[in-house]
Amino acid sequence: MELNKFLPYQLSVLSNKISAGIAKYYRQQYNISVSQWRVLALLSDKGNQTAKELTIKSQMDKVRVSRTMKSLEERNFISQQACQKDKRARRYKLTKEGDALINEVKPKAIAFEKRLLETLSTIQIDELQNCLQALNSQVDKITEEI
Amino acid sequence: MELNKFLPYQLSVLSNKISAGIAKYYRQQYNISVSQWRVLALLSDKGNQTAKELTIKSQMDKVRVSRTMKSLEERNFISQQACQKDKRARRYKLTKEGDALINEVKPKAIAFEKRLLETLSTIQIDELQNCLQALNSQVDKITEEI
DNA sequence: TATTTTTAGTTTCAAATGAAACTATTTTAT
DNA sequence: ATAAAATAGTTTCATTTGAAACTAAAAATA
Repeated sequence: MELNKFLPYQLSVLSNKISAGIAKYYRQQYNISVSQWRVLALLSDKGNQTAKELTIKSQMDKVRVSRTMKSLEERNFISQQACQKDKRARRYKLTKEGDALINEVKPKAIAFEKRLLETLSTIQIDELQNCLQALNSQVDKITEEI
Repeated sequence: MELNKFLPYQLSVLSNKISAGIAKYYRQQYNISVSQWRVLALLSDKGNQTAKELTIKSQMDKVRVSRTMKSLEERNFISQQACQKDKRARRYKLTKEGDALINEVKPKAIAFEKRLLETLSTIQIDELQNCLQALNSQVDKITEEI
């Protein structure tokens, strides 16, 4: 058994390499982290979400989301509003500044992904998506057994 | 643009989920970390390697490898030997205990991977390997430009 | 209605991380 | 041969992390 043939290892190396590449770039250019980027992207897609909702969609844990919301608010990229249904929660949305930022970063992210995928054919991309999807469900299945 | 259609995000979520699943399991059962597991697997495949060599093969940074070597040595899973060619380096190999450990863990890792892949066809697995390989080269290409 | 349990989010604390500085040695260049 | 640059590996230090404990509010149950 060779480590570099081991799928979990391969995925980890690839994912870390990609994330590190993106993170470094966005940190340098805009001083935002991957967590911040994720939350901004989600709020850009749909506003007025609670931390709980963002936790689920971002797949980050609640501590990390809580800290991300705090930092984004301090930097004036998001604003909050009381949640009438549930006094524990708040609804967040992008400020004008947050919106401007994400609209500057987003095209870069899309361009990065495009460059990444240009090495694959359309069929390969489709098939890759299927595989990732299938693997995701499978991990869930396996880990809930353990 | 939706976050969950974004390949870097998808890969990160999948990889973290898999790594967390494995890490949790091996931590519980054997009290070893992913870093430790990687080094043990590499030394099991080929002994008498230096930290530098392991750094390259494990794709971890030298600080992390250094700490991993220290912890593995403290727990008596590896031993070191002076390196005659280069007095700064040492060559590491598994002890009897380290060998026993990795031979217990390895089948579990292989079984985990097998379960993971049983959701994919042989052709899909092949194609997935090709994609990962291609993406890897592509990231290298992209990031060295930035 | 009162009590218990669950949930949203924050804080605390200890561990993991990695960049940068460091030591010791080796390699390269002059 | 000597000085300068590069390399192997470690340590330091500041940051990031996430589990566990916590607060406050909501939902479920008695």
